[in-house]
Amino acid sequence: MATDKLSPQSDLSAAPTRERILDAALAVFAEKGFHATRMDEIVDQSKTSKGAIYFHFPNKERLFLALVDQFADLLERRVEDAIRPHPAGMDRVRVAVETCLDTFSRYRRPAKILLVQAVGLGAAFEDKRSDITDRFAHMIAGYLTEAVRLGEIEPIDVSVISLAWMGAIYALVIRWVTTGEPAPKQIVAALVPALLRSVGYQGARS
Amino acid sequence: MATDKLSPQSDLSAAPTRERILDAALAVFAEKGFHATRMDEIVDQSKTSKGAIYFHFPNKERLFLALVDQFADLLERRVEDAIRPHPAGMDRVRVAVETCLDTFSRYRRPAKILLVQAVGLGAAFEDKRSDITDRFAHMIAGYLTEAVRLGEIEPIDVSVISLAWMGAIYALVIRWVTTGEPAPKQIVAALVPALLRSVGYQGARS
DNA sequence: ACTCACAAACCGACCGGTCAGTCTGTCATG
DNA sequence: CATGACAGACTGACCGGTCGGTTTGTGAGT
Repeated sequence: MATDKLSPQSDLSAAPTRERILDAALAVFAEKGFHATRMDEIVDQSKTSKGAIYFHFPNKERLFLALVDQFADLLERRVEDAIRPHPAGMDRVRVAVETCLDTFSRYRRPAKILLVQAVGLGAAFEDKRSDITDRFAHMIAGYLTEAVRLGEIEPIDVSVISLAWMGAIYALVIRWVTTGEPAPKQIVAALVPALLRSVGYQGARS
Repeated sequence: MATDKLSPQSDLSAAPTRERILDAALAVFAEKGFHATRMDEIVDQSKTSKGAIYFHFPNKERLFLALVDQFADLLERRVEDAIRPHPAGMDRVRVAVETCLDTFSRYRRPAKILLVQAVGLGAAFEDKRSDITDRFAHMIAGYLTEAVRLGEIEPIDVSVISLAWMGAIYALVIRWVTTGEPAPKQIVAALVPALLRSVGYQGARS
């Protein structure tokens, strides 16, 4: 079995303490949100102790942010890896969006933490969140600009469009994360062509 | 001067207590979020008292939700009014989106409360939020379905597309509400044509 | 191969500040 | 003098964080 730290089903009952804490925190934060989560619940769920948690993390906020960071890094890595073999232009744009959606659907609880539970928590959290969103929006914006330069699509306001795309993706993922619908497959099938059409790209396959 | 309860600049210093409380709550909640807001701050800002607040509202949560409801109703009313004179089809879709964006930009603080501060607060809040989002998504979905029936656009997955549109709109509004950019004008100019193109509608004017 | 010294990792009872909500009172009005 | 509309001092549950203490790991010295 893979021991990927974020793997949804990996067995952590005998894992090192720090991992057990992160895993428990992931579960509880994802379900209840930051404020409704009691440190004692993480203690119980992780089968560790208050002391262990505060040995590995300075406070509740940092524990939460550790989860967000961990997922943001994973997401970025996956997208970059997926894009590398593809040539510049709309092909990369498509792969980036698809990989993003795929990653969210594979890591449901981290996605929920990033997209839902990390919102409205004040400046410290919002900074991190907008930072992550921005990184991806800029990435998309970069590829779109490239596509414009290559003449694959007409000139557009890439800063607005890339943010709009992120919002569209987020909204669907949030819905799926919260309610289980629509299925990721359905999301990709309907959303990707629509996004590509929105910038006037005709290369979308049926 | 108009005495619209939500009007951003109306003078409430001599208004009835309940209005003063709502106005103060709007300001503080919008800036600090639900959890970081202390009831005492609303007391100070509203120039009333703890007793007055708890006379008019049963608890903090209901006070917050009152603001959300108030704005949701306003939003719905404005969109319906704007649409009425327009014929069925993509024209209505366009007007609905434009009015939505216009309303968010006119009522910045309520928009921030609904789109940012009401997220990640747990079931009670999330229900209300998704309820509101759904109402609009369904509205959009209805108009889109109508447009498909009229042959103005090709058949699409309206449930996914309408949610995606809401997400795109929200993302831009959230950005503007948080950072002041991009300007509402720029948002409308870039976003509306993109949304219409995303469903293959060619009638978007330059 | 067995101490001993030291440190890192871990435990969990307890503390103490915070803040939503209560309660007793005041006062104007009919 | 009753009632609605407020004022504001007060309370107590709650929970993040602390801290003295225990266990486990490491390795040097003999």
